[in-house]
Amino acid sequence: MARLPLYLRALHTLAEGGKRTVSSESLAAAAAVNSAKVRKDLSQLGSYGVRGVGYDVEYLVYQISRELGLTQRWAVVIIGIGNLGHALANYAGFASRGFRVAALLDDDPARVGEQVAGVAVRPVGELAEIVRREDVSIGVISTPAPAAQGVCDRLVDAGVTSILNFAPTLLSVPDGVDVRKVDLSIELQILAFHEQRKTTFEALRA
Amino acid sequence: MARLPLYLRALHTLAEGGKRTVSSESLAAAAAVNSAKVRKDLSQLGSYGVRGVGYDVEYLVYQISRELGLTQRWAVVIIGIGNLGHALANYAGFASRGFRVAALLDDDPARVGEQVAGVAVRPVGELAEIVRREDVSIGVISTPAPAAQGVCDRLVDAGVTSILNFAPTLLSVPDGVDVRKVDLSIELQILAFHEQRKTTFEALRA
DNA sequence: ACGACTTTGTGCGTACGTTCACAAGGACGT
DNA sequence: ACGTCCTTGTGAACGTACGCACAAAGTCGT
Repeated sequence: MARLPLYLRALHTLAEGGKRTVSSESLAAAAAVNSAKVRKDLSQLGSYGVRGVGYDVEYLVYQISRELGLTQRWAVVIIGIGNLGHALANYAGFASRGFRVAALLDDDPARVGEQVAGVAVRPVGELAEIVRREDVSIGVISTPAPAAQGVCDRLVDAGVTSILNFAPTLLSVPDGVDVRKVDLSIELQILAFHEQRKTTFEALRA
Repeated sequence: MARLPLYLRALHTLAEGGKRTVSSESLAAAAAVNSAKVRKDLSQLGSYGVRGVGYDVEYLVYQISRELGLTQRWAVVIIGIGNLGHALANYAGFASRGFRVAALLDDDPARVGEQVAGVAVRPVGELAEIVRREDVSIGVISTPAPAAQGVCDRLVDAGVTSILNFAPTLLSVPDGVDVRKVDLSIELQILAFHEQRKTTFEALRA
């Protein structure tokens, strides 16, 4: 389920606040979802809550992490070390959730050798070797759009089977390879759409 | 609909390729969705295709832009000019879709005054004035998580009614304010989940 | 030891989005 | 002018996700 990471984040916050147990109701509030949904999700992954008490926070964190596969440290390569690549390489949320940046790659010779977040930028040509050596299974594409498909193909050839794409392009990949896309411009357009609805609605009321 | 920006991007690509008309089938292929879905979406916004021919690309671009409210240039403020803020400020996709970066704001005095993408970084204290002067309705939060809620409150106070949040926190806002969130870590966790399913499935086959 | 209270787990009705499949409609060749 | 072919627009079936509401279950105070 796509909501498990949300619960996980909320649980970490609760744990830091010293909470030992949590009810579906308060977890739902912390994750901004319905409490019945929380209970259904959690029951589906077999974790047992205690009726009248709630769920043990620490145990739940473990169960969800296990379900999401976060008990192992996934190796990640980031390709395209522009501003976004820098931001991703420095993003603390990766390390804290069990992801390890195995390499930063860029085609621009001016960027190769630069140290970013304690990792040296390498040329894209070394991709295949790095993937093999470090057992990388996740690739992040933060290149400009025209370069994305080529980089994607090289990732697939190297054996990477999960790709997170920030370039505003549709990637075509063979079966068995997962692609998730994040398009910043699309998010803004959706906001603009709602914003327009709001203003036209106000205009109608006037 | 959340798919309209996808169509729009595909249509722009087609237009650059010189296509004058497009069938629901080929547009569906370009956006990686079902063709019936495309036709339903387009018919719902009243645009008329021509049976036997397809849709006029240019006219469709105009209709979708209109529906999404992209015929006006929305003013956007970006708060938190770290690596991610830099990336956002430089992101070409914003300007090309009718968004205008009205201001870059940061609380760090060391960053104030810096020029990023041709815009000077200003202190957050000037937020309210800028929002009023530039008629800003969309705010982008790219601060660290602990600062996000505070920044969000200031945006709401200033009259911003649409917020794009990159900080890994749940924002609470009053009714009438839209929040969309992008959490990089959650995307990776979802990939890890699928990746784990793939490897355990292979293990079962062996 | 018992009863009241809290919270889980889930059955069920509802609503929504998706997809198939086909009839209506228009273009294009002959 | 007519028939064939292509593509749209949509009715209907399907599957799924959501949320209410309640029974089962376990805790805590007395």
